[in-house]
Amino acid sequence: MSVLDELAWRGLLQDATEGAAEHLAQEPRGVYIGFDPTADSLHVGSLLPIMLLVHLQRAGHHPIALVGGATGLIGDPSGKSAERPLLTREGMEANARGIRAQLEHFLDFEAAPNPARMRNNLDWLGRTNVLDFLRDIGKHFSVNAMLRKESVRRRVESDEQGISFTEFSYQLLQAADFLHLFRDDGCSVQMGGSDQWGNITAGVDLVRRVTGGHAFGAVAPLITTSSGTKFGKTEEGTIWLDPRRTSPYRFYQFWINVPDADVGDYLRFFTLLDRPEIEALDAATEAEPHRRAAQKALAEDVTRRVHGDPGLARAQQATAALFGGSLEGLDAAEIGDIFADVPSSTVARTDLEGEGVALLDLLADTGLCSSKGDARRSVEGGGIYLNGERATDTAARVGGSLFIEGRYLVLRKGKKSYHLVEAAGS
RNA sequence: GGUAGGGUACCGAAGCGGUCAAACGGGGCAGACUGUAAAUCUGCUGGCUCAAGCCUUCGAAGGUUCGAAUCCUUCCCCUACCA
Repeated sequence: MSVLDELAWRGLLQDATEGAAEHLAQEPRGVYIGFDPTADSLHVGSLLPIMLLVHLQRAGHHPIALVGGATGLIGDPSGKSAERPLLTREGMEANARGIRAQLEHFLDFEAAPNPARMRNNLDWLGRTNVLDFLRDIGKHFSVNAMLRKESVRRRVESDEQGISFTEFSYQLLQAADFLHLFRDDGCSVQMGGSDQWGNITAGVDLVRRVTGGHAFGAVAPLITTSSGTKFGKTEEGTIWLDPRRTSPYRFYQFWINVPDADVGDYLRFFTLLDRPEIEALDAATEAEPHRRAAQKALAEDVTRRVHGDPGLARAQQATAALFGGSLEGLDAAEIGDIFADVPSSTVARTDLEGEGVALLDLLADTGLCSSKGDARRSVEGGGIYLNGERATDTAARVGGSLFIEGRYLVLRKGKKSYHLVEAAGS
């Protein structure tokens, strides 16, 4: 089975240029995908292109992760909301290092015949001057053709949203990248999300015009959620791969909470489980949905790859304690351990003496509720739990005696929001 | 630069001198039902004390008025058409 067939059954292949399958089937090829270094961490949305590279490397091809240092310095103009703050060169380089570290969880940069490589387009685009660029690259583009590109045409014809020159010329930069990698890195295939299709084919065309060589492109569909929300965002924000931004526990929970309707797709997208395994999990979801076997397999697989076995173990431990049953029987040390990844805050022990602090203040201070009014409403609505017991009294006060072994208090709002309060000070 | 229409809470969108903390929809949160899913139903959704009170909000700053999101002035910003 060729690698494109593999991608196809997983639903990772939306479109490919003519001959791409044969090209990849013949011999190992260099294949690249671009990543934006706009933050020092990738997020789960980047997982899809990463998985494309993973599959390609497994199939013996040479994966190249291209960091868009140059394009990142300019700022991706698409999307009309707010100009992106310009990155400094140092910031961009730091981001690139962070991204590299994360890619190492997925790609093997040491593999003997076909190590993964990383490139930064600032290395060549940053040295190009305008006149050379216009002569060497711009000359090969027909504005007529550029205007016909779907993404451009929609904007040109739109009354609400025009298109700036910068954005219009973006496809030239990306095409120039492809040309450079084609010549200097022996890279003949570019992949990406389907929104990149126009840019990729622009690169394919450029390579042919300049070198007479033949390059190829293939794109994955955009990830959708059954509820129509943006994949990878939760109320708490983006799900990042960096444990300092998104704890392994939260990361694990993100996957556990995937709706039944999506879990089959995600298993195909984000894990390397083979077809029979996934189909078995599909069947399990169908037959006994309450077991959540597919969600667990998904969460386990992805969390392990991103955070390693220790991270997965911590996440599962915390999950078992929180959702598996009560906190009874756990001692303070275990609780502290389990909740290492859960949001927490400290309260001075002296404040807990006597009457203690008002529950509503505590809820507002910890951020579990956005204000005292919100806290009050939550308690009145029965959505607040202290150490697993529903709080019913809005006037309740929290004293030291409620703390497990005098150290920890577990606050919970609703079913899934936990907050650990630690008593501090002597 | 001209003309017209706009800027209202997280978003969309009513309101157009008092009864407006501001209709309605979406989103969000909680409850019920469940399976840490979806759908559905119910409640809540500016802040502070919460009861009946107070404070801050309707682009910004001033003004008129007993009283303004609503009227006036100036300014800023959007959108369309024209130049």
